[in-house]
Amino acid sequence: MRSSSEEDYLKAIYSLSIKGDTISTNDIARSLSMKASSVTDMLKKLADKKWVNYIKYKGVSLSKEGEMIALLIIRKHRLWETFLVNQLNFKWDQVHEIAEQLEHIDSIELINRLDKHLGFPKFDPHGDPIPNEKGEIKDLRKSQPLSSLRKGDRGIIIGVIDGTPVFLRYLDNEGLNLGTEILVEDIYDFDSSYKLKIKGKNLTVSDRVSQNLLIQF
Amino acid sequence: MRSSSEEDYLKAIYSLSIKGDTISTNDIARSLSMKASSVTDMLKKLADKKWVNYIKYKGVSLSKEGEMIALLIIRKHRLWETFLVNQLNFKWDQVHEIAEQLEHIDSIELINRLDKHLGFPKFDPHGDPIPNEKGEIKDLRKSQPLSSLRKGDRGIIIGVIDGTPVFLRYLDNEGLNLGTEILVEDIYDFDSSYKLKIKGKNLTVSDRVSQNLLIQF
DNA sequence: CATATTTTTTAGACAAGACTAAAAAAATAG
DNA sequence: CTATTTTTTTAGTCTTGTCTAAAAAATATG
Repeated sequence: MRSSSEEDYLKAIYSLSIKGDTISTNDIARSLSMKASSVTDMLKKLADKKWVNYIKYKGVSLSKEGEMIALLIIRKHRLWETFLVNQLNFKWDQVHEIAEQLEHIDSIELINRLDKHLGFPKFDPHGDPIPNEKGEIKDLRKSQPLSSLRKGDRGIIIGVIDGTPVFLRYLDNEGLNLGTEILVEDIYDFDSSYKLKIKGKNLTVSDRVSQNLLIQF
Repeated sequence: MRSSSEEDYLKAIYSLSIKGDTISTNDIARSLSMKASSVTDMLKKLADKKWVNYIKYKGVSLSKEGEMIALLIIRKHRLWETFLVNQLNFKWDQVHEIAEQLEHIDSIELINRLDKHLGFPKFDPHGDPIPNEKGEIKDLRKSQPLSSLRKGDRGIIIGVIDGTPVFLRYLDNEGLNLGTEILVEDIYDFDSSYKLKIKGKNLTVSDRVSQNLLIQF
C-alpha cells in the first residue's frame, strides 16, 4: 500500500526527471516545499520499497515500478481535471487543488471507468498529455489548446481534449474538423470567446470550446 | 480544518444518534472497529473543537455544528455513490468503499456542482436520502420491509436495510433492482419465504431477504 | 591543494492517531 | 448495600511524516 505522501514524492521526482538530468535532494525539497532532511528520510523509505534508486549524496532516480506509479498518479490527476472542466464546468485554473486530492483516490477500476466516461481523452484541459492504462503518453508537445493562442496566431486543428460525442458533434456541425486551418481574428475580453477565420468564413466559439481544441502551430 | 479521521467519527456518531438514544464510547468503538481508548482520545479533541457535547463517563452527542459537518459528509458520500452508479455504471454493491474515500475530498464547490450535474437527486442508489446544501434531508418515503406485506400486495423496491455487498450482489443477480415492481403471490408458512412475481416471472425469497428489502406501496 | 561554502545526512523532537495495560468510575448481582 | 463485572478513562508506547540543529560529505574558491 502507498501513502499520499509517498505518491507526492514519486510524482515530484517524475516531473523533475522530465526537465533535468540528475535529481538532488534539494530539488525535491524545493518542488514540494519541504526541508531537505524530510526528503532524505522519505527517499530511504522509497528505496526500501524499490520505487527509487537512491545513493547517498549522489541523487535519486525512479525505478521502473516507481515510474509506473508516478504515471498512474499523473493519469489520475489529469483525468480528474478533465472531468472537472468538461463535465462540472470548472474553469481550467480552478481545478488543480481539487485534482491534487482526487489523484490519491485508490481504485484502478474507478479511474478506468472515468477515462471511458470522458471518451478516452489524450490531453487534459491544460494541454498536458494523459497517460493511458499502460502508462503510455502521447508526446505531442508541439500542440496547445486554442485558448493559449493570441490574436493573429494561426494553426491547424489536430485534436481535442474533450472527446465526448456531444463535443465532437458540435465540432462537426460547425465545420471544425481535424486538419482545418484557423486564424485567430480576435479574442473578446468579456467572455474570452474566440473569433476565428476558418475556410474564409468567420466563426466565434466560446472559451469552453477554445479550451478543448488542440492546435498545432 | 478537519482530518478524515475526525470526519469519520462525526459521521459514526450521527448514524448512531439516528438509531438509538445515548451514544457510548463503546458504541463508537464498535462501529469504527477501534479500541475504546482511541475513541476517548478523539472525543476530547472533538469536544475542544465544539463539534460534540461530551461528558466523561456520560456519553456524547453532536453539537449543531457537528451535525452539519456529519450531514455534509453523508451528502458527499451519497452524491458520489450516485455518480459512480448513474454515470460510471458501477453496480450498487461496488461503490461503498470508493465513496468512503471520495467523501473526504474537501471542496464545497465541487460537491454542489456534482449535485447539479446529477440533477439534484433526492435519493442515492441504495434508496437513502441525500441531504441538500443546507443539510436538509427529505423524509424517507413511506416504505416498509417486504416482510410486512401480505399476499396480493404490490409495491416498488425503493431500498434496503442491510446494505452489505453480499446482500446487494444477491439482489442484483436475482434482478431485484431499485424501482422494480413486485407482487406478493404467496407467503409460505413453513419458512415465511415469499413467492413474488417480478417482471412477469416468479421468484421465491427467504424471510431474511424479505426483512431487508424496503418496499414502497 | 587547503580552506570555505553549500548540500546532504544524521540525530533528536514533535503532532496525529492509533494501540496496550492499568486505574477509575459506573452498572449489575447477590 | 457491598462485591463483582463492565465500561471508560488515563498513562505510556508506536508509527508516519514532518521539523530543527548539528555533523558529514561534496563542491567551490583562492
